[in-house]
Amino acid sequence: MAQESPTFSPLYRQIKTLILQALEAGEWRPGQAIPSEQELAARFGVSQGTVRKAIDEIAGDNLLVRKQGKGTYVASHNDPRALFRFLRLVPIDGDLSHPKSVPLDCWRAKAGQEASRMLAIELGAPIIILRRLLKFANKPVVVDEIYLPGELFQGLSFETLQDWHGSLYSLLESRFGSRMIRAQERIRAVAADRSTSEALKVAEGTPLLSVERVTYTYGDKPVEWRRGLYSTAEHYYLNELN
Amino acid sequence: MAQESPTFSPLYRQIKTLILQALEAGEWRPGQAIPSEQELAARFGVSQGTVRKAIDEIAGDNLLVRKQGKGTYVASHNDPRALFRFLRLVPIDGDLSHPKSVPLDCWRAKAGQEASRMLAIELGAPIIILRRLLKFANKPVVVDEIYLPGELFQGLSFETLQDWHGSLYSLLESRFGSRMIRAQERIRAVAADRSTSEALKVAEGTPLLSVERVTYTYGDKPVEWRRGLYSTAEHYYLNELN
DNA sequence: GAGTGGTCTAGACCACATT
DNA sequence: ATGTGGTCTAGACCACTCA
Repeated sequence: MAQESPTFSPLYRQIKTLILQALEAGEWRPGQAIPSEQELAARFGVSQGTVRKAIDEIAGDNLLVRKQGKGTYVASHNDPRALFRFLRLVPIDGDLSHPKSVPLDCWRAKAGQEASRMLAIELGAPIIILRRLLKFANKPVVVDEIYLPGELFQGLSFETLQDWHGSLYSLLESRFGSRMIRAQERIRAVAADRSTSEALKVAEGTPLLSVERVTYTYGDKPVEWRRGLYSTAEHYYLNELN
Repeated sequence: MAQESPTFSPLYRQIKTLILQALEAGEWRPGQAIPSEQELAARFGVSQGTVRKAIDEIAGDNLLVRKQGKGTYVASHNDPRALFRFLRLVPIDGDLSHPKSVPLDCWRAKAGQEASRMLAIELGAPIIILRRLLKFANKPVVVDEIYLPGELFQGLSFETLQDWHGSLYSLLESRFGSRMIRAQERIRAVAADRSTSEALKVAEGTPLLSVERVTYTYGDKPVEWRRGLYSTAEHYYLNELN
């Protein structure tokens, strides 16, 4: 059963890979339940405990959500608990109100040096650029400039964005089948330029957080690159270190 | 065995608590191996699998480190793999050299409003304040101002800091028995003041990251509060989002 | 070879949600 | 009552480390 020493991979990891492949292939849709552990055990010809351990790891990566007594579900950005899952910005006074996204612009362009590198696409490939404002308690706090590979999101338009009630990622998941799994942020401090200062209603030159994010789908494929400028007058970026 | 509905706690969690208590009581020192799973199972009167699950969770919190074939060890900040475990700053060019800590100042004071709140100690209680520089490739990148409760770190002096070769946390662990377990950082953007700009060799007013960290030991007890000012000219703060 | 953590199994039973 | 995930056990065997 098990392989010889150099490339040993336990059974439950092989099962994990099989389940991930099924997820990636879209065999089960976001928000839906996957088969029970017993069924999967039968399908893969292993014991329930082995399937369990595979699912445990996948759930640990937030790709599946276990619900005792009900089943195991494919994680979705439509889930209210996953809303703004990647946003780490918090009001200084513990006001827990959800932010509101206000689209500003949306246009098409060709990928330049930076965009092509970040999104791992050809130089000059079509991309979509969109700008938006994030408001907390109706006050502007973040300006985002978001770059998406044009190929994946053909029908995306300014109107689509305005009509959508929910997060951007839930839109990209529901309408375009792209599921954002993990992201990496690079944070620096910069001075507000003219247009940013106007959008955020701060003085020109005010120090802002520059948060560059690359977001990945299955197979560590980058599908979004964005830069956000955060006003930290009344908010901070909260990070837990373990 | 198991309790009735409202306060149900599985056996392995109770075992987890017992192991955590032993850790907190210092029954096993950092860097040393804890008893084998079999021994612990015998000691607590449960099966090895139950102990295993308890240890799994504790290891997931980075309090224990498993080493196949050898044993399970108490995590230590002396471990080279844990060095600068909480530091998220990375050079823009992938230079992986370790930073070097240069102590600047160290004095005693009484806790003010902010320090007493952050460290959960009495207003006016003795604290130790220390300032230091973090250098990457011999260039100053971070100025830290660090607040410690005086009661816990009696003998700490500027000389101690200078003589110590290792991280601050390994010093606090080895000499004072305080083990830093987790931390929380609040990040904002600020303008460099006069003295900071001189220390970091940047222009006055340059945008910097202000990183405020509270660090906790066992029982979520805060034992360190610090503010770091990060120059992000050639470095960025890297954060993985899952 | 002995000891440790790591994997895998099979079965019993518990907690939870739904019918 | 049924089905789901969650816990617990006991035993067998594998992979790794070290003497």
